[in-house]
Amino acid sequence: MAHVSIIDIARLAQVSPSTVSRALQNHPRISPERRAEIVALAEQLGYRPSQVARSLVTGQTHTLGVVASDVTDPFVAEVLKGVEAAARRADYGLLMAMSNRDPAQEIEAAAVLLDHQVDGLIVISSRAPERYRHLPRTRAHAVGGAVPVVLLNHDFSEAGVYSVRMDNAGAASAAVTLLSQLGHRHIAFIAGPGGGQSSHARMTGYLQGLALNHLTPLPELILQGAGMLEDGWEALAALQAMQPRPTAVLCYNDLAAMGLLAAAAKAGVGVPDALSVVGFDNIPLSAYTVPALTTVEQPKAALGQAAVRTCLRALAGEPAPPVVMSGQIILRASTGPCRLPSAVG
Amino acid sequence: MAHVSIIDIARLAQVSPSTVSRALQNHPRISPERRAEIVALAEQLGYRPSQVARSLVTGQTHTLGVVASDVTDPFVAEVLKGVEAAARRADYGLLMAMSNRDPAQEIEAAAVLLDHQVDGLIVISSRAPERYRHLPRTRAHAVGGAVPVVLLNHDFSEAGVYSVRMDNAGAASAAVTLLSQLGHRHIAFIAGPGGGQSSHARMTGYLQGLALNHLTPLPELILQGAGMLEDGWEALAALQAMQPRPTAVLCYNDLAAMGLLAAAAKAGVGVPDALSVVGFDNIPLSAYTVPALTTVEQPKAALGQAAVRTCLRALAGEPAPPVVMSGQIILRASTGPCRLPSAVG
DNA sequence: TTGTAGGCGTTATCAG
DNA sequence: CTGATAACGCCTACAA
Repeated sequence: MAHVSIIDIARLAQVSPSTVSRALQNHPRISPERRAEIVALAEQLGYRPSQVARSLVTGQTHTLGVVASDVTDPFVAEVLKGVEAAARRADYGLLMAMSNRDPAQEIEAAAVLLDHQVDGLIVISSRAPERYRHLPRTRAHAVGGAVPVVLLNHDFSEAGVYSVRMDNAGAASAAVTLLSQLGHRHIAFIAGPGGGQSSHARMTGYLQGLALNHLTPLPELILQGAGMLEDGWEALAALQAMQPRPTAVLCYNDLAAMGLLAAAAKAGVGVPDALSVVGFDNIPLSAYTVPALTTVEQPKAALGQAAVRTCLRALAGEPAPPVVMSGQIILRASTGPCRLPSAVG
Repeated sequence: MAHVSIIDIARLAQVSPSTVSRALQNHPRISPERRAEIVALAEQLGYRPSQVARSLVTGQTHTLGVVASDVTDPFVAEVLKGVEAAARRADYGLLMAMSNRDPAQEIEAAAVLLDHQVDGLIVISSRAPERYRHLPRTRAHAVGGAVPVVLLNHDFSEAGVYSVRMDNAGAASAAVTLLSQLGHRHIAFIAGPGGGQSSHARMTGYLQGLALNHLTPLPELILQGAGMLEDGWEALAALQAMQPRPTAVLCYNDLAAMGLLAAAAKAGVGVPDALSVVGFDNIPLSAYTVPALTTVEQPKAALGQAAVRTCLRALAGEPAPPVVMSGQIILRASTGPCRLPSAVG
């Protein structure tokens, strides 16, 4: 009994395999009693249709591919959770691969998933969006067009490439405005990984925010980073050495902010008294730091769900316009009024 | 040109499809020049073999299924990362599903993965191990035996069910010994989710540790929890109300410990002076709390890799004995000598 | 309403 | 070494 097939059922029910096939997929043209009989028999025999065989003939695997930069990043994990939930609700399987933040690995992973004939591809935080243009993604069967690719957290208009992201610039700008309203004049920025759209957009938003609040952007107040704990940790020394000395910092993400918080605590730099810190993402842990982190909430699960929805829509041939969600500032204890007289005007 | 197939190549190369197939899979019986010619042609045409068709005939999908309790848990994410890396190295795809810590969802997810004909199944932190016994996991082709199931973080001896885990009891016991050596006599324990093996084992280890150090186990020093931030946060009040008042706490995991740390900071309870805290898992963030968390390192990525290795071994028909790895205490700043005179003897 | 036949893209078993 | 031929399990015209 190496797996019961549609033929076994047909034999037992004394009908043809096609009848069984039809009965099992609620085909309209079949008599109710036959269907009932067959369905019951299938159930009783523990029949499970072979997705593989089905895929071969239909040209669809009912599977979505996800390539994530790094599940270990809480933001990515939350998004992935949203993707998984949505995919499952739609009865889609999820083939997962990790890019480890490396463009080459990302494309390689995407190619592998495509080889497994995923019906659609979702890429979380792409670093090589332009390469999807030339990635061969024709489908075996000429079911529809090419395999749709949804870029989560990236912009890229191209046929068959869809986009779901947050308004990073707007949110970063709002964060700067918050700090400005608290009286901060020298606001530093710890940037994110080069190549990422969110990184670029947050930087842009930071600059827009400064402009909006009539603050002069100073290149020396911008630090490089990669969105990791270590970045924030190492940033403290640099921040303290800056002229003018910043009284507030906007971080690329919560991870960097948490690293900074830890360094500040160790160095005895009071937060928020001596330094206000703002993160980005609102990962669960950000509510449990000391002091609790002021941050920008991203609708992480919703982003994941939207990506799946967009993908399925594209698959159905429906229009799937870019999705842009907006963030929201979560005010907690790591920000406060500027206590230091600013060195400059 | 909806996907170039082996037949297209055959036509162009003026050979039979079988020859092409052989050329492409390094079959011994084929002339070198033919192979070279065909391989070149395939390359040039951008041929990608259909995994689906291949699977249908070979009965193997070259895909592993993983069901994880919750990617959002940093421990799980790290393990998953290890699994992914190992699977990729072995050229296996990864079909992922989440159980959300729910036995019913776990089994349902496993069944879905099995329907997609994964070659093996890895379950991270199972809550329903006994149900794998009756899960139908015969393979379509009678390639080998049943689909192997690897339980990561769970014990369960059953044919076709393998196990990879950490020595939770030993590590928990060692943590208690550490605290005892620091002079603590009243050590509380915040337990993990019921149903999990790791939870049970850590509790056991906690009790063993007490016995080993001649400390009396007091039921009132044990708090329930589920391995979440909130558990630690809410535990503080309970800890302070305890008689005798504990001077140290061992937590089921780092998440609970971090919640506790946050609560202690808010309540003005000094750590480690008034309360020593030990976590479990050594998630990356645990090094960046204030104070930095003393914890038990788990070889997370190694556990994931071992699970894949075990799975592939089982697949190859080789023996795959249970794997038990040991933890190691990471001493940081959240633990210190007992400063309070103990109320009891 | 039901059965028959062909095919999805590959691999594998035979002959040549 | 190479070429027919038959599966693999299922779906789907087309025919009855």
